[in-house]
Amino acid sequence: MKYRPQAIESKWQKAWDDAGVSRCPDEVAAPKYYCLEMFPYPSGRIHMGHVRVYTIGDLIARFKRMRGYQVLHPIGWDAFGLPAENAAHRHGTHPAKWTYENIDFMRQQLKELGISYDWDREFATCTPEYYRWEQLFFLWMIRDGLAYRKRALLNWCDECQTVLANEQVNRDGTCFIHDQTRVTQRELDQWFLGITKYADELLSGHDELKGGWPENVLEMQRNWIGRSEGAEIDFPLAGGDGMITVFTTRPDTIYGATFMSVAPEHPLVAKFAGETGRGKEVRAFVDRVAGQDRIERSSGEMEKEGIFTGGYCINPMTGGKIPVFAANFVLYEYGTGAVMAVPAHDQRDFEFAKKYGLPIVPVIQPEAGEAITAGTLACAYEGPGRMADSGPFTGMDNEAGKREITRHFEREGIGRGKVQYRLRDWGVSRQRYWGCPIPVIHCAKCGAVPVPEEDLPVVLPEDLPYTREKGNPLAAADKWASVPCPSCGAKARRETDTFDTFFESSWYFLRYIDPHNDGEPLDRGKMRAWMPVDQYVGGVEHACMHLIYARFFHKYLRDRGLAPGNEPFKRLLSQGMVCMATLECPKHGWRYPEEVDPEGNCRQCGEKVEVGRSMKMSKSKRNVVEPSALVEKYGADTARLFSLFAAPPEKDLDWSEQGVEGAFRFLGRVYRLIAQKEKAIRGAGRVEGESGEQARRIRQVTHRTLKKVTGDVEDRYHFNTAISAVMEMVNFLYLVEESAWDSKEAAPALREAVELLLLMLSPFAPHVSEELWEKIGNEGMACRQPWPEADEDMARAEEILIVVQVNGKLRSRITADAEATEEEIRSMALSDPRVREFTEGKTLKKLVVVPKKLVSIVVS
RNA sequence: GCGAGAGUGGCGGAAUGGCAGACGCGCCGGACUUAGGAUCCGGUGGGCAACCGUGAGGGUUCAAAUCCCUCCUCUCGCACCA
Repeated sequence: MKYRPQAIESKWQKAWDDAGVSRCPDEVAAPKYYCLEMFPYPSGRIHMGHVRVYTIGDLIARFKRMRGYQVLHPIGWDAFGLPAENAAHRHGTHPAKWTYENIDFMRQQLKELGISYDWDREFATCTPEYYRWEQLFFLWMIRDGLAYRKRALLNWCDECQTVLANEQVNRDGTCFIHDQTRVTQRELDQWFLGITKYADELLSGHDELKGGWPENVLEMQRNWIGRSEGAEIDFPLAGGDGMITVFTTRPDTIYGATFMSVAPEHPLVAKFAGETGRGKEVRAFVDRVAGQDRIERSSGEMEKEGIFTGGYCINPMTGGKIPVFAANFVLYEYGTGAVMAVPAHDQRDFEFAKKYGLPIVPVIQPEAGEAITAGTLACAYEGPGRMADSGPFTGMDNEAGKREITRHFEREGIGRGKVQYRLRDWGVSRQRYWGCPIPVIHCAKCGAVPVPEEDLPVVLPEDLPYTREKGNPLAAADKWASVPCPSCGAKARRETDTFDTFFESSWYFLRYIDPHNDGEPLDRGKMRAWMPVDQYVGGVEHACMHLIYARFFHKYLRDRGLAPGNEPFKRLLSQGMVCMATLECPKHGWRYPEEVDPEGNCRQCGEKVEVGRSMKMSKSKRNVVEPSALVEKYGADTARLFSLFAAPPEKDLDWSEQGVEGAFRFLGRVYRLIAQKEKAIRGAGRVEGESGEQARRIRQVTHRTLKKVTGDVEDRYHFNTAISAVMEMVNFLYLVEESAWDSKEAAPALREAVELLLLMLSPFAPHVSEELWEKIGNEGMACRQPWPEADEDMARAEEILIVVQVNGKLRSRITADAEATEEEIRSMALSDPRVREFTEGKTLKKLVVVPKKLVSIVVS
C-alpha cells in the first residue's frame, strides 16, 4: 500500500499520450478555451520557475477540459537568443546544436511533469518554417511605413558587440549580461518599428483588459508608455535665424519662462559655444557630462548642473531675451531635447535658477492664501491657480489657459498642441548571429532594398564555422551575404543584422493556432475561432516589454486583417518568483546546502548557520533546486502540488524542502486511504434518495468541499486554499469509523466522497488521481470526466453556529436552525446565560443581527 | 522623487467589514512497533488569570487584518519626462 509515484507517473503519461487527451483538433466542437503559458527559452534544463508557471497553466487547462471546454494548451521554444552564442563560445559547440539539444532535454523534463500539452503544435522559433513569416511581416511593415531605418544613439556593449535595449542596461550602466562591462553610446543605422503609432491604443486598450489583468501590470504599462499632453513651442534665436523647439506640459506658464535648458548633446550647444567664444568652458562641461553615462545622468541623486552656452533666444510671448543653458538633466532623446525653464512653477528649474542666479517670475497665483512673489517663494508653486502677468491671459484659470495659449500658438504658427510619449519606437536590429535574419539587401545605388517576398525565407546559414570571439559571424559570411541587388542587379550585400528576439515572442501565440501552415502565416478562419488567448500565465518581469510588444504586434496584424479582436490576451496571471531562503553563516555570508553540515554548522568555520533572507532562485546565487531531482525523489505530482500549495500564484513562493515533504505526505495519505479501502469502495452501491445521519454528514462534507474547490479554482484562482479544502476532507475521511466503509448505509456516500475527491484532485495531482480512479474500478480516465457539480442542498447546513458579541467583544456562541428567523435568533442570543452575565442590569442600546453569522449587542 | 504592491504565530500562509491564525511545515505528547526519520491520533499565538494580540499611531463602525488619515519598513516598476 505504499505510494510509489515513479511507476504510476510514467504509466499514466504514456496512457494520456496514447489516448491523446491533450490533443486539440482545429475544429471547435465545444466552447473553446485557449490556455497559454509564456514559452521557455531553451537554456539547458528547466528550473523551479518553469515548474511553477507550467503547473499553474496545466491546472487551469485540465480544469477547463473537465469543465467541458475544448482546450488549446500549446508549448514551444523561444529559441533564438544570446545565451546560445555565449554557450557556443564557451563550449566550442554551435548555437543551433546547443539549442536543439536543450530543447530535446527540456521537452523530456516537461513531459515528466505530466503537463498536458498538445505536442503536435510544438515549434521552435529558430526554424525557417517559423521565422520566414516574421520576415514577411517585416516586409509588410516596411511597405506600411511602420518599419523604418534611422541613425540613432544606442546603448552599446563592447562585450556583446551589439546594441542593447534600454531595458537591457543595468541600473549602474553595465550590460545586463556582462555586468562588468560599461555600456557606452554609439550612433548606428538601425531598423525601428513604429510602436509609438499605437501608443494611444496601447493605453486605451487597457479598458478592455481591466478585470482580466492585474492592476499593477496595467499600471506599469501606463508608466512605460508615459503619455503626457502639452504643447510644442518655438523659441526664436536671438539675433539670428533658427529656433529652439521645446515640449512642455505647462504652456500656461510660458510668461514665466526665464531661461532655456537644453541637452548637452543638442547641436546648438556647440554652435553657441563656438560663436560666443565660450567654447573651451562649454566643451569641458559637455565632455564631463558625456562621461557620466545616460543611466547615471538620470539617476535622481545626481547633482543638477549646467553651463551658460553664450546664446540667447526670445520668449515668444514676452519678447524677452532669455539665456540658453546646457544642463545635465535634460535628455536628448526625450521630447525635443530642450526645455523651457519656469523656475517659479517647476521645482527643478527653481533649484537651477537659485544656483545660477536666474530670475524667478511667478505667473500662476493660487486661488486661496497670499499671492506669491519671487521674493517669498521657498520652493516652486506647481499647483493650480489663476494666471498672472500673462498679457491677455491674465486672470484666466490656468487649466483653461493651457488650452487658450495653445490655440494662440497655433493661430500664430509658433507652436502646437502635442501629445508626448515616453515610449520610444522599438529598435529591432541586433548585430548577432543567432537570430532571424532581417530580410533586406543593401545596394550602393538603391539603398536598403527589401528582399522580394518570393525569395523568402532568408535562411540563417547554420553551417557557418562558429569561431569568432566577438561580433557577428554573419557579417563575415561573405558567401552568404554577397547577392545581387533585387532592384538593379548590381553587386550588393545582405543585411547581416538579425531581429531582436522579442520579435519571435510577439506573435507565437497566433502561430500555435495554425502551426504547420506552410502556405501562409495564419489562417483567418482559425484565428477567429481561437483568439483571443483566454488565459495567459507568466512572470511579472514581462509586464512591460514582451506584453507591450505582443499587444502591438497583434494590433498591427489586426490592421492587416489577420488577427481578430483588439487584444490578444483576455486574462493575465502574473505569477511570483520562486525564492529560497539563504543560509547565512555569521562569518562567511550566505552558504549553500552542501557547505553546511547536517548539524547546521558552516563546514568552513563551524559556526552555527542561520536562515537568512529569501532570494530569487538563480544560478549566480547558487540557491537553485533541480526539478528533475525533485521529480525523481518525490514524483511530479508532489512537485506540482507543492508549487500550487505553498503560496497563492501571484505571490513569491518560498522554497522549502519540508513543504515538499508535506505535499508528498499528503498524496501518500490520499493513496493509502483509498488503496486500503479499495475493496469496500468497489463493492459499495451508489448514493440514492434519503439516507441516514452518517451518510448525510459524509455527503455534506463532500459537497461543501466540492463547492469550495470549484469556486477557488474557477473564480478566485486561490489554488492554495483549494488544496487545503481537499486536505480537510481527507482528514475527515480518515476519522470516519472503520465500520462505515462496509455498512450498507454509509458506504455509497463514502464511495461518492472518494470519487469526487479524485476528480477534484485530478487537475492538481493528475497521475495519482488517475491511478486511484482506476483502482476503485471506474471506467475511463479521471481527467476525461466532467467536473462534478456540487449539490447545493447537500452542502447546506441545517444548523448554524452564530457568534454573539456584547459591546464588540465575543461572549458566546449559539447554534440555531438554519431557517431560524431574525427574531428567534435575537431572543436566543439575549437569553443565553453567557450573554446575560454581561447584560444583566444594563440597558440595551442597540442590537444587530447578521443572518447566519452573528448577533452584536450593545449595552450600557 | 513618482507609481504599484506588501507587512498577520517559530515558518509558508487563511480570513470578500462579522469567531484572527483554516490548511501545511516545525515543535510537543500519545498509539502501533525489535526499531522509527514510516504510519495513525491528539496538542500547539501570548498571558496563571482578567485579558492582550494582524508594522506604529489616530479615525470611521454595533463590529476593522480588511475602510479612511499620518508615519515606519520591505519588494517591484519608473527614475530629473519638461
